[in-house]
Amino acid sequence: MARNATIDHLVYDRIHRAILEQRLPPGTKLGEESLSSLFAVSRARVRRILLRLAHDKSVELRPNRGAYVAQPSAQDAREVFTARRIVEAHIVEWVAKGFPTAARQRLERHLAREQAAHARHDRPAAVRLSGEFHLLLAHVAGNRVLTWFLRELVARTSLIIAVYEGPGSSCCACDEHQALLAELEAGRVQDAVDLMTRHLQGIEGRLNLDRTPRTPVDLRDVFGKPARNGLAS
Amino acid sequence: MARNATIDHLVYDRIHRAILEQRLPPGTKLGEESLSSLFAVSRARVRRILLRLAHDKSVELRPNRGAYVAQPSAQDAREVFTARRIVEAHIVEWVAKGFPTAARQRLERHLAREQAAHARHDRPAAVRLSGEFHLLLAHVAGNRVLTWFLRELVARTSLIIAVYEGPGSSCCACDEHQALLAELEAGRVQDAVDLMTRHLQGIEGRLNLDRTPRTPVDLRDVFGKPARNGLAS
DNA sequence: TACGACAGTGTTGTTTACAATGCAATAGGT
DNA sequence: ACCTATTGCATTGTAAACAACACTGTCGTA
Repeated sequence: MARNATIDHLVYDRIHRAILEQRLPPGTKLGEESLSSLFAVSRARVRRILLRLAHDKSVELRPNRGAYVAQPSAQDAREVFTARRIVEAHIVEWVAKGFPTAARQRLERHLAREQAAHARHDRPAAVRLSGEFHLLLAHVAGNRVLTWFLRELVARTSLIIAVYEGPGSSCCACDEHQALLAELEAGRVQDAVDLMTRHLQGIEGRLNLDRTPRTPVDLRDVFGKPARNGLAS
Repeated sequence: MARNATIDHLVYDRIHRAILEQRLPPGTKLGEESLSSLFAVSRARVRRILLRLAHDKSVELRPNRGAYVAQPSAQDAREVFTARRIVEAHIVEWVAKGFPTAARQRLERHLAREQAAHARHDRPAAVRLSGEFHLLLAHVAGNRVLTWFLRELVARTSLIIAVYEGPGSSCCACDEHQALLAELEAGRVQDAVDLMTRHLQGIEGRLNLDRTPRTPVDLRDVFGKPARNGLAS
């Protein structure tokens, strides 16, 4: 069977999720050997997965240097948010018209989980679920092409926030999701679209797109440390 | 040197271009050994390139079966065109406002090449340049994220047209590009946007999104002979 | 002390050989 | 004659060894 692709997907998903949850700071080195032993898979497999992560711009691949968690530039940030505003405005519009009960329930359930994560101060889960709310919205809208694109944009947004987040953080987003859902359920199309646009503008506006804080965090700090071989000690 | 990535790019670009020019019909098998000897590169390299092509959905990777040029479904087609309308409407809007001379000249030069290809009945070049016109527009608009996304959409559009093209073909697109450029130069923002929207709707409308024709083709017919010394041509 | 060359070490990149899987042709049975 | 099971071949997938490269620390010299 295609158990190979499944393994790939498992490891890929693990790293991807770590990025979504901002547990992997931008700039973190993703050594092949480290990941290989960490996930107990071959180095070739790690290589392939890193290639995939590099393609959707979650990691940067420097030749002969290794793979690093991507550090989006300020321009990247602006462009990603612009793209999101365009795509998600239409998504909200589609969902607002024709809003089946099943979709409504899925969104409500998701929102509940999101709020629960907030309530228990589970920052990683909260951040991830916040992004997945937007993805679920896209999924409900029914356009897989745009959903796939948005999936990349959401991941990059996580990295962008990790790099440029201001003091006010992004904890307030949860209420805005609830407000958006309310507008959708009320069937106010234009209001919902505007709210989404402002929501994204708000997140972008809260960033500090000026400084370039380097965060050279080592992989050992996140997953564990492989210790050095015998030296003078 | 980073000659490795360069070689990758060369071969990738060759295949990508063949898809853009519709010289690789959807469903064509891309055997690893075939490509390996055809381009005189290692099988591992071919594998990596196929992975990349698979990621942007130009080829489909069936486990233990090999790589095939993607055959977009009718739904894929509709979604791709929807996405293009959304993205390109905004791109045109941006270009319409603030339209520097350099950008105007680039587009005019490109249009000339496009018309020249049409005049000499060079179908492959005409089809490719037609797609690249849209990409150049996106490039001029200045959003790299959306440009990259559109790049994928354009490639998929080529495949879609190859599968579902009606009897009327897409030869008329060239005039519409000229008309669009005229609107842009006149600074009529809304007219330009509407024209782009209709342009894309026109292309989509000319498709037959019902049938599913199979057209397997041999690789040697597309790229040439099995080549000893590589990419020289 | 400061600078530059050099070797050591670890990591990445590539090639090779090998195993597993799918496909096709063939043989045998009903 | 048709259908099914088996065997052989071709292709894909995986693992391991090998080569190339970059980084680190040390030594030598001005």
